[in-house]
Amino acid sequence: MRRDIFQAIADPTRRAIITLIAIHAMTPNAIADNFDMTRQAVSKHLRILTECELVKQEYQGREIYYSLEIDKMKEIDKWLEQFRKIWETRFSQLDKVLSTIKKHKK
Amino acid sequence: MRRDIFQAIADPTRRAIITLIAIHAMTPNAIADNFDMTRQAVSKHLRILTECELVKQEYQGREIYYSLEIDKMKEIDKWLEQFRKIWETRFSQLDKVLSTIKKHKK
DNA sequence: TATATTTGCAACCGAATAGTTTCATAAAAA
DNA sequence: TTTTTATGAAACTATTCGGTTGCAAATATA
Repeated sequence: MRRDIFQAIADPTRRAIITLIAIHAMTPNAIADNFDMTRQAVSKHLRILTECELVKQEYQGREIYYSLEIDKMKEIDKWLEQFRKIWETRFSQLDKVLSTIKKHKK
Repeated sequence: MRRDIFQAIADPTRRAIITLIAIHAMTPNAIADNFDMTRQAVSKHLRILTECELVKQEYQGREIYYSLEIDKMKEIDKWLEQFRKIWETRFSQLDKVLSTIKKHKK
């Protein structure tokens, strides 16, 4: 199964997991406590997040701590870059229009 | 069908469509020319993009011009904000460490 | 008017998705 | 040692997804 970061964040549960573990590492059981579904279902989401390297595991006895691989999140930011350029250009164009109106009022 | 922007950008074809029409509005036929699938398949993607308001239509005779609703893209940026805070903090911490090393070298 | 073009929609299909229940394994605690 | 706890994996299921083909409607052109 080819995993992709955009596919990973498509699911609302996975987005919530990402937000949860962004602050500090958590075990699967602790994560699952926050959702209205079985521990196994959450475990499957964690597997998907791990497969696309959005999440890393740290073994501690029989417990596994999951935490966010923040650098991977930058890939989304990188994709957004092209559109950010567009909306910033449009904003500056609007800015120009506004200052032109101001000048005319003067 | 509840449509969501994160689900919309999960598909690679839809991401490519978004990039295509970001520059200028295009008709479904013109868009479909860029992909190795039927016009109808592309049309379905356009419907999904329209449903979640990522794309707007402009009727011109029997042709329909599709263009990107750039403001909607900002929603992704908004969600990323929380993580950007984290990676910027980590970066500034790294920065501190580096400047400390520099000082010690002096 | 007759024909061609642009488009969306419906029906269908195989694969993927997101959940479930059940089971296996390894570590910790009794 | 026996039992409890933490975890992942496998098998199953209903639903969704992403594509297809075929059709209908509206506009443009001959």
